[in-house]
Amino acid sequence: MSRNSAPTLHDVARRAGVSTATVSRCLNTPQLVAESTREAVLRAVDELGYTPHFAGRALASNRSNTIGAVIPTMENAIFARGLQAFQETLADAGVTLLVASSSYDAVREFEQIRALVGRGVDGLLLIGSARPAATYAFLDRRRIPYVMAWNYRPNQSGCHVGFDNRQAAIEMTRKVIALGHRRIAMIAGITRDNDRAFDRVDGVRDAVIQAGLAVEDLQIVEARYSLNSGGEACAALLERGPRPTAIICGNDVLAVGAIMMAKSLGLNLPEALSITGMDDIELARIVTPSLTTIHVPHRRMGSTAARALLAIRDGVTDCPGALIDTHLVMRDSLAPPPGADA
Amino acid sequence: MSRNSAPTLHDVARRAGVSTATVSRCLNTPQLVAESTREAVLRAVDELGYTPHFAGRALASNRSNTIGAVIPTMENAIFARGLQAFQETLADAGVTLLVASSSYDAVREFEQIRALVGRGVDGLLLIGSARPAATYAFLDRRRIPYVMAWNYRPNQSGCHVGFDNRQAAIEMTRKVIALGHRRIAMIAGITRDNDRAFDRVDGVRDAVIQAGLAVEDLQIVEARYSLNSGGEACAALLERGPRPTAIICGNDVLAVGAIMMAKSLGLNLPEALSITGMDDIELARIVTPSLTTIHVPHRRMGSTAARALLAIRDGVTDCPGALIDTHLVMRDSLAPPPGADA
DNA sequence: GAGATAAATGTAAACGTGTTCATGGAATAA
DNA sequence: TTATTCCATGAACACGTTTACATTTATCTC
Repeated sequence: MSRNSAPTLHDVARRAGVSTATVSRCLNTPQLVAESTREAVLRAVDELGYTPHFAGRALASNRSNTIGAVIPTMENAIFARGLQAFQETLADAGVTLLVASSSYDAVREFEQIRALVGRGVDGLLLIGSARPAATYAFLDRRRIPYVMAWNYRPNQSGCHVGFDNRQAAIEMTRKVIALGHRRIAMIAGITRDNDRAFDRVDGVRDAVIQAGLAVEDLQIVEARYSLNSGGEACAALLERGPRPTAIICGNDVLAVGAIMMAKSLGLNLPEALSITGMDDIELARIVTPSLTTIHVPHRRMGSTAARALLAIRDGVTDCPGALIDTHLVMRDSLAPPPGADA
Repeated sequence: MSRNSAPTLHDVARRAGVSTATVSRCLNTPQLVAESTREAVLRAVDELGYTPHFAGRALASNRSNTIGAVIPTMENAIFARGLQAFQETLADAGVTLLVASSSYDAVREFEQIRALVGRGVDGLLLIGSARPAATYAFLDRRRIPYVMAWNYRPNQSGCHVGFDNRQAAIEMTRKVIALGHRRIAMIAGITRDNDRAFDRVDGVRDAVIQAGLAVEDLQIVEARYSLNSGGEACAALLERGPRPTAIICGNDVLAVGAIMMAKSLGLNLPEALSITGMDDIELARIVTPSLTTIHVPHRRMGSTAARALLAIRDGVTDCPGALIDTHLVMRDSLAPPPGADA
């Protein structure tokens, strides 16, 4: 081994007085090697501070023990917790996670997928299912196993681990209506290339129709997932025509932004205005009034997705997808409208 | 190219009627190849949907265009924003980021570093500088460039991009004392293997001494960085002997946990009790009362660290480290103590 | 004790790319 | 035209590992 570069399998082999094949076996299939030899090899490994060279290994074995994930963003907390559990479950199986972000952009997502595939990932975690056919074509051509998470629609094809966003939105909307609200508005995420956001809008709309309310009165504003956008959207809704008594938000970040804006405009929450969220991230408990939202077991979703992906990688052919169930968490930000006979 | 595996350089070469060397040059040093040839090759690349094989490339070039980062945790927001900026700056230079987490454990950190080095990273981002000598020895032996971020101490060796945690804590403590507080407590992070947490404690202690207060009266509790731990620590402090009028917290997460606990115990904030944080993450603006804290320009720190690392990788020998400056942000959670003559 | 079986180890050929060196051809200068 | 320079290209090896196959050594069976 030259003084300034990493020791190789060859160096270890020479030091232990065996062949490179034996060293390799010591590290990968130790049961195939004699105890005495194994000891000598491991000692040499230790003394040299040898670390296997990933590229060499990946090239020879055609396995990278790596799984990739392309998520819309790292900055919002929405994906952080689920991804952490995903990573932990993979780590237990000796698999490394590579994360890339797409900024909610389908073209960028495709680029990131290509980059990860080029790095030899054994499988991919993708968020939702709204993406161009070309992306799916690429994945199929390369025979890359992938799992789509964070959304689960009835009767869909492919392997999905997620919750029913539409149904969750319906549940929340019914609750709002049941409390007596009639002038309802929604601050939704950008629905383009985002099936979760789309399904949530769809659910709210459906619930309104089913309740016999006029769907034309349902005001919907789309906003980027950030506190500021949520606040701006809220201000815009409050300025317009008949002021809503409840605002259903596409997620907790938008809802918290809306709450802060409403407070700064002097509104008394929740008496003057009810606001609801979705996802139940940490923020929901912290904001005042605390946020009524839909709880999503993000950690369970993440680890379930990881197990599904590992199973497919190991040859399971029928998709072990899963529908994760959610529930409404009643907190302080949702109350009957002003003047309700409740 | 066999039907079910990725196209290789060889496949592209055959299709374009050139050698693999020419294809390689087309992709890496296009100026060395004739225009007409280049066109033909790029067309073939496109038609085959060719993506370079990372492992092959890394093996041959001994360059991975990858930089690794080992951070204590992904779950708390403390590192998310800075890391995002770090990643964006790297991406602009065509470099991929690999992230691993150590769970605030020095042994795990070493393992993760080894794994990343095995993957051929061209450089490393590490948090702080408190780690065993063996870790540094390994890095030096392998000649891996690394930058230590999130902390900057005067007169230290090595390449650092960060802020002066001790000085920031001093500034906050002075402010608290100036408002009239005398019975002060601190909820600190776990200081073992964590120089940022240590320096913050150090700063608070120093400021107390410099102000001529009795340092024995300064109660300090260590807690893991989570809302719950912060809350529990707060409850413990409030039960003990002379109740503090101000609690200085080691970071915003602890502070928010403390605020929620204090509120749930029926205390009127900030009149009955002042609480301060550090880092200025999003939570600080959202909690009620809004949190007085030290603002840290995380994005700037991240991108500066990225540029430093790229510079070292490209041969700059003197470390382009940087001291990032911070400032105190006065919000509602800090006020004079009860009965102050202010 | 001879032959058969099993266990342990070595040999050598991949894997996909970058890169050095050699080669051929075109353009330039005399 | 001939000699010279320069540019574009191809052939072949190296990178570090895994693994199929060959070989040696130990163990068992009758």
